[in-house]
Order: sequence, then structure tokens, then C-alpha cells
Amino acid sequence: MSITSPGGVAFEDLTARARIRNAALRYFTEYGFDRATIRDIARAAGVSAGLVRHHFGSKDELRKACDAYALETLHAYVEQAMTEEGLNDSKAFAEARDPLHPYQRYLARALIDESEAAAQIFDEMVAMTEQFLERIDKQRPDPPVADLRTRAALTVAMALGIPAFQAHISRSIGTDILSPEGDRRVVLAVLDIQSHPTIGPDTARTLRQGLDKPDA
Amino acid sequence: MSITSPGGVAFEDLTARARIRNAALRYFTEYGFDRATIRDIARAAGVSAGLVRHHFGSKDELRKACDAYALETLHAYVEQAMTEEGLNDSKAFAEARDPLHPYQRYLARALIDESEAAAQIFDEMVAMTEQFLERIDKQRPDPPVADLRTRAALTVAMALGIPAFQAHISRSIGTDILSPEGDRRVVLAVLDIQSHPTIGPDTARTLRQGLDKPDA
DNA sequence: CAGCTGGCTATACGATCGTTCGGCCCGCTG
DNA sequence: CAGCGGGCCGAACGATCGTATAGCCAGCTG
Repeated sequence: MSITSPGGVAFEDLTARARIRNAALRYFTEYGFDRATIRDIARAAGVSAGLVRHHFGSKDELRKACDAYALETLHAYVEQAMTEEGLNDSKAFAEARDPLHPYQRYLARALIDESEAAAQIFDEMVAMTEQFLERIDKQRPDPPVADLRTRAALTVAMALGIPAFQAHISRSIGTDILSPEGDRRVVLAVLDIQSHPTIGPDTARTLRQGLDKPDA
Repeated sequence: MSITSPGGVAFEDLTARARIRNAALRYFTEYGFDRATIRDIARAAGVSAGLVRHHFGSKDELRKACDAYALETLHAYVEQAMTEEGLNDSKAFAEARDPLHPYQRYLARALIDESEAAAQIFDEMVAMTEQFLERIDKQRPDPPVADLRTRAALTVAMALGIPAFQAHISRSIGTDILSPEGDRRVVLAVLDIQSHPTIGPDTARTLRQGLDKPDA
């Protein structure tokens, strides 16, 4: 048995630089930037701590390299899904999600750890969601009561809540959502949630009116 | 001008123990458990680092004290909102949200920092959401296609994504969502999102079928 | 074959952080 | 008034982490 990298390449076939980057991606995702030590990453990659500095210069540079790798991967997938009208292609939808999971988790962690590159991707995701929502808005009976940008930013933040709190979701439902079975349950539940309103339009109107006159 | 605590009490009127706890709540929320140092917290509270240990014993005990305080506050609010049918009371809805913001943010951070007490609150929130969703399900034309627990856990995780990524949302929309104006925009957008499905039932069905036969 | 370059290791340094220890000062008690 | 306990402080210790340095070894070049 050999540990495989995200691409499916065997552990011992990778260069030391690639093994370090993969180990860093895993440790940054799992423990966050601060708790992930260079020594632990080096040990996981099967090299010395000095080699990490030799290849990447500093821990911050290592983080930037991980950011670039993870975000480039996300970029490639998402761009492909957008150009091919992937939202209507159920097959591409099912196949593209699995390999993206590690990078989604990394992105969520990097956002919380205040990575600059991750913040940039967040803004890009908001821009893409704006386009998506614009299409949705056209086939809506009532006009939106909130500005497009805010709705898009909240949609992205809520979606990222799933990988961010992945461990807690898994514990709550008693199944690791990264496993095939858990992942399936998550997808079904997300589709159900996204295709059904949580609150009725009359309730929303009432709550909205409660905002306008806080002391009525 | 004096810094005020969550309860609105003046800074200098609080006991040193309370000032330490409040400063710790703020620093744990803002920087996370690891990056928040005892020395910084002590300086913000206007005391020495030694006094922190004198009152709380260790950094972990300080965290537990913050957990207990924040989660007890959340508990009190939520319990009140549930018993009084707060979901239909627009006035209580508008007034209860603002003071809860700091504790929501603290909870989101504590969950990511793997606080045990926070995990417990997460499970309780899932249980409450289950009851909420059960009421919603009764007035639905089609039966849910995913189990109740998973839908509830995902709903909680997605909702917590907002305080978790608060900084990024604020940057994206150009307004601090903790300010009155930003908060209003967020509430309106959340109400709009929750009261309108993002994907149609036919699209959801198509995507669901793509899952059952991944190699069609 | 000599010499150099680059991947790689081991050790040590400096800074930071949680923690510990000793003692000061105030207010209460007998 | 003497004694004492708790709030409080400052200095120091030990551990850990990022980083810097010196050197080893294989492979290529002239």
C-alpha cells in the first residue's frame, strides 16, 4: 500500500518538492496554517525540515505555493464547468465534485487563515455566483429584495460552510461525508435544500417589516 | 470614551476576571485560539499575564470559561426564541439578532478550533433545526429526498458559514456586515435566499439521476 | 579525473509562547 | 495592631517553532 497524491501518482514516484507540497496541503487543511509545523510536514513528506526551506524559502512561501496549486486546480475545474454549461450536464456534475473536495476544504481553511490568494478566489466565486443568480432572477415571479452582490457573497459563504465544518457535519450524521456514502447523502440533501424554500414568502415579508420598524 | 463589554457595562467597572474573559472572547474570535496569546489578552484586559493564570489556571481553562459564557448566552437566547414562537414574532426576531452576533462568530471560530463545548452546541443546533424542518416538511407538496438529520446538519453548517467568513463577505460587498447598514443588507439577502429555491425541481431531479449512474 | 552544482541532512540560533515562581499590597479579621 | 489571604505583578524557565548555517553526497561537465 502506498500513499497516493491528489493526482493518483504513487508517493515514492513524486519529487521531494511535490511530496512536500502535498503534505503541506494536507496539514494546512487539517490543522490550519499555524498548527501545521514545518517539521511535521517534512516528516510526512519523508524529508528533513531543512529541505522544506531549501525548496520553498520560508513557511509563507510554502503557503503561497500551496495556494497557487490548490486555487489553480479549482480554477481549471470551475472554468471548465462554466464553459460547458456544466450545470445542466449531470454527468460532469457528478464526476467533477469528488476530486474537488480536498481543494474546497483547503480553500475554506485558507480563507479563515487569512490567505491573500484565497481571498482573491472568494471574490471570483462571488462574481461567478452573481452571473448564476442573474440567470435565476429572470425566471422569478417577484423581484429580489436584496442587491445581487450581497446575495452572491452570502451564497458563496454558506456553500463554503459545508467544507469548513465538515468534521462537525460528519459527527452529527454519524458518517464521514468524505466517504462515498456520506458524500451521496450530502449531495441529495443539498439538492433538496436548494430546490425548496425554507421560509414562505409571507413569512419573509413579515420578518422584513419587523426590520423597518424595530420599535413598533 | 470607554470600551464597553457585551452587556453594555463600562470597562473599568468590570472585575479583572470579567475583563480577561471578555478580552479572550474577542481575541479568540478574531485571531483563533492559537494566534491569540495570553499576553495580548492580558494587555487588552489591562492586567498582567500572571493574573490570567491566577484566575483561570491555564489557557485551555480560559477557553472553557469563554465557551461556557458564550454558549450559555446563545442557549438563553435561542431557548427563548423557541418557546415564544419567535419565528413568527418579527419584533423579537429583529431585536435578538444584534446582540447575538459576537457569540455566533465565537461559535463559528470555536468549531473550527475544535472546541469540545462548541461541538456540543453544534449538535444541539442540529437537533433544533430538525424540529424546525419537520414543521416545514408537513406543508411541502413533494416528500424530502434526503434524511432529516443530514439536511439539518447542512443547514446549520451553511448558516454558520456567514459568521465564519464574515470578513470576506464584508470585503466583497464593500460594507462591514457588522455595521447597521451591512447587517440590514445581509438580513434582506438571507430572507430572499431562504424564501426562493436556487434550482428548480426538474434540474434537481436531473442532477440526482446523474448520481445514480455515474458512468452512463 | 578534478571541480562544481544542486538535492539533502543535521545542528544550532533566536524569538515567542505557555507556564511557573516569588513577592508586593490591600483589606479583612481576631 | 498583628496576622493573613487573595488580587496582582514582574522576572524567569522550558518547550516549540521558524529560520539560518555548515557540510555531505551524487551526477554532470570540461
